Amino acid sequence: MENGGSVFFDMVYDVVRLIPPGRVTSYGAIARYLGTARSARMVGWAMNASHSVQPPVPAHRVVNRIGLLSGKAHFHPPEHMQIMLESEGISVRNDQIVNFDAVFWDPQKELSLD
DNA sequence: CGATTGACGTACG
DNA sequence: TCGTACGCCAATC
Repeated sequence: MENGGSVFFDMVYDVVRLIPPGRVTSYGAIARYLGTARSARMVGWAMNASHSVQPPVPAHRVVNRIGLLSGKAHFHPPEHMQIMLESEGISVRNDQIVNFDAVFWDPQKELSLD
């Protein structure tokens, strides 16, 4: 099985792997960075297939625009996502990232500016 | 082959 | 400020 089934998926995985520990980003931010701002759903779909991709993708660092762990239900077990985030120093409360604005990592900003 | 769903986001009222 | 509608594109029913 080729992991490069689609170039778009591969680009998403590449950006997600660039997310530093203790930081998170949103599906829309990645989609916009790739030039497909209106295809945020495809980013989420790519994450759904990321479990079979190598090297592994830190999908737990990707949340929706409000910092909610919308994809936690897709992990095994679901609470694993929150555990990983807390392990990196990110506080999570009620499935929502605390101080999300401070830990948010925007690829368009971080990778474009020095 | 047509309709529905989905780890989202923006627009509109 | 909050709730609803729509667009995106691929996979599934």
